This record gives sequence, structure tokens and C-alpha cells, in this order.
Amino acid sequence: MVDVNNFYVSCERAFNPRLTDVPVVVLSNNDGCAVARSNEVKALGVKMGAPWFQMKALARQHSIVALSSNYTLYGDMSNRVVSILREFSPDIEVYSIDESFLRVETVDHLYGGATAMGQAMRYRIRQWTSLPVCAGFGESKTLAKLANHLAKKNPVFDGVCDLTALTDEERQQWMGKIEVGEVWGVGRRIAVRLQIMGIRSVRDLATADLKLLRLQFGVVLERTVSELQGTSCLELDDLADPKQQIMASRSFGAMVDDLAELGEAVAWHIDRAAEKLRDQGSVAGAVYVFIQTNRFRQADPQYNPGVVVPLVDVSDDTRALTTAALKGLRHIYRPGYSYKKCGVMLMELTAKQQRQETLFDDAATRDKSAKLMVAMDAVNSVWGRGTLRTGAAGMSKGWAMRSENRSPRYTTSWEELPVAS
DNA sequence: TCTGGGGTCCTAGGACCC
DNA sequence: TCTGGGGTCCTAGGACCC
Repeated sequence: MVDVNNFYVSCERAFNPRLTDVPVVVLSNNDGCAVARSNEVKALGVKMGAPWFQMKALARQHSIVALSSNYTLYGDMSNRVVSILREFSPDIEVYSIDESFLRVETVDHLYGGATAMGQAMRYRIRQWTSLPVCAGFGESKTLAKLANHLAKKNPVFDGVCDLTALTDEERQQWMGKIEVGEVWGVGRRIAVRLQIMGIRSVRDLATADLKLLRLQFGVVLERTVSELQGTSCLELDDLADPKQQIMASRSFGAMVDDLAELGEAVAWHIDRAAEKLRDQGSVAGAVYVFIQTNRFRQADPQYNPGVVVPLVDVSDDTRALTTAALKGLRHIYRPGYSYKKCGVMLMELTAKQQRQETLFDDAATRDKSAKLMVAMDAVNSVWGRGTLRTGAAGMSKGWAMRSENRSPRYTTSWEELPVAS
């Protein structure tokens, strides 16, 4: 299991060396929360997800640099890391934007063992992308994650930890030092319940009574514990299944109370969701649309409705999906509230190839629709997202999110290439 | 003033079938 | 007094992940 340290921050540092060794945070959309922290910032006690406005005093005091998120850059850097990892093993599951699982037992001998292979990965990724990574090896995904955690937290491992190379005794010792909540699959709720039962460390969990845990927590935790004991229960998903639902939503930069403006935002989200839908070759059977007031302002009247609008015929046409979403929006909208967020979810996704014909099918219209969508996606892929969009998505974008300190899209936009001087 | 945006899997319970 | 024994499908809610 390989992951990039402080991924978003490391991407920013790759192109702006002045950020090295200074405290840096990357903020969520709308510049809301800290979603990535450099080690310096973690040392100051800033938690994942901490609201930025609450830490402004601390930031001034320690000269923390806060950057808006730049997902175009992070996505591109992520692809580069994955393409390097593929050279090490073709059996790879890209688990998240900065983490991958690889099957290595048939190839690690080429490098003289897992630890050496991990170091080779670290070196090459550092050399080619300038990103720092850590690698963890284990008999199961959960153990590999744990090994990665050890590699990251303990300098003695120099960024690579192979649990399979440790003696039982060493393994027990390390596992005794890690809190149970660090285990992949043990979240906050379960961690609390486990601690009440006296299960505090990873070692406690790995040696606990499997039957009892199954009874109290269900099959999910049972699998986690089996994995900790070295029995692999989670497959390597090297072929990503198509998504079962596709979501697009954003908080607004400023409150919105007007139906027309909400409609533009909803249509904009449909544009993006429909793009993702066509990209994976699916059609949707229903559209869910929701709007939300600001839940942090409890003094304000709260209203968070949502509705599922079934489609008469499955579709991947932005126009049909927009019509459905706007119909749903009109149904749930109530004047007199200030809305903070809206979004859409495409549901009941199926493969376009397997689409069921209907009694009133009109092949000519469907063919035109398909061609139009292909053209739209092609234009937008060359000229940028939203270049060609439905009129419903509007021109104003008064609701656009805040993004006050975004770095350039160094690697994907000719206008924003880094300049050496 | 200000608080992210995506996803997955599992279980329980209700409605319905013969 | 006593009231079967299988199933399926769907939804809501809860837990987790990054």
C-alpha cells in the first residue's frame, strides 16, 4: 500500500519550493476547512477538517500559508504517481486520489524483497514527481495499511515498513503501540465501543474473540479482525466498477434565496454529473435534487428538502436530466429561506449498452441526442469545463464558491505553465 | 462573516409472495 | 389453549472510507 504524504500540500510544494519547511494548509472548496496539513501545521494541533475562520489567529501567529484547493493539479499529479506505480506491478487498485494497493508477491524478488522494492518506489516517485510517499507491506489490505501507518510515523522505517519481515514478537510490539482507532475500518463510533470493552490497541483487537465481535459489531468488523490476523478477506479491485450513483453539489459562496438562481446552480451541477455519467458509459433512471439552509446558523429557520424525480426513460442527455432536476427543485423550493448549498445525485445507473427499448422509442431523436452530447463533451474537454453548457446553467454565477488563493494549473493549462526566471 | 464533497457496504424491518 | 415456513424486494439508517 503506497500513499503520498500530505498529498495536496506536497503537490503545492512540488511547484513552489518556497512552501518547503513552512506551515501550509490546503482548504476545502469554498475555502471552508483545512483538508490537508503540512507536518508543521499538524504539530500545531490543527485537526483535519478544522474550519479555517476559527484558526485565523493561530495562522497569523505562525505565518501559516493557506491555499485554496486546486483539484485539477492534484488529479493530474495523482495520475502521474499511478502510472509510475503501474511499472512496478500491473495488479494495482487505485483506492483514492493518493493511495494505491499493489499485489507484489510475484514481483518483489526483482528488487531483492519488499523493503527494497518500496524504497525503489519512493525514490522513483520522488525523482519524477518530487512527491514524498510511504509504502507498507502486509498479508492483507488492512495489514498493509497498518504497515504504511508505521512507516509514516516512525523514522526508524525510513518510509517503508514490511510487516511480513518482522518477527512475531516485533509485530506484537508495534501493534501494541497503535491505538485501535487507527485501524482501517474502525471509525470513531466503533473505537469508543471497543475501548469500553477494554480493547485499546491494535494488538488487543487482533487477539480479541472473533465470535463475540461478530455478534456485537457484525460481519464488517469480523473481516477487519481476520485481516489483522493475516487472513486476507478484501479482494484487490484492480478493475474499478462503474459508480452506482453520481453526485455533484457545492456550498454557495454567498447565501441564495431566489428560485431562479438556485435553478442555475442545480443545472450547473447536472452538467457536471451528466459528464461523469457519460464518461463511465451509464444512463440514469432517476435524479435526486436537494437544497439546504445553513445548518451552522441554528437561529435561522432550517429547511433541507430533497426529492427523487424518476425519469420516464433512462437517459444520459444533459437536457433531459436538467428538466427532471428543475422540476424537482420547483417542487421542493419554498421562499423565505436563505439557502447555503444545493446538489444533485444521479441514481439507478445502468450500462448504456444494456438500455431497455421502450414502446415509444424514437431512434432518430436518440441518435441526435447522442451526437450532441459527444460534441458537447469534446468541446468541453478541449476548452475547459462549462465552455458549452445548457442555458439553464446561466451566466451570472453569483453563487460561485470562494477560492481566493488557488495556485495555477501548472500541468494542464498552457496559460498557467510555470515560468523559470 | 466564515464550517467540504464525494463514495461504499451492511442490517433491520416492512410489504408482499406462495 | 393452540395460529407455518419458506422466500424476495425495497427502504431507511448507520457505519465506514478518503
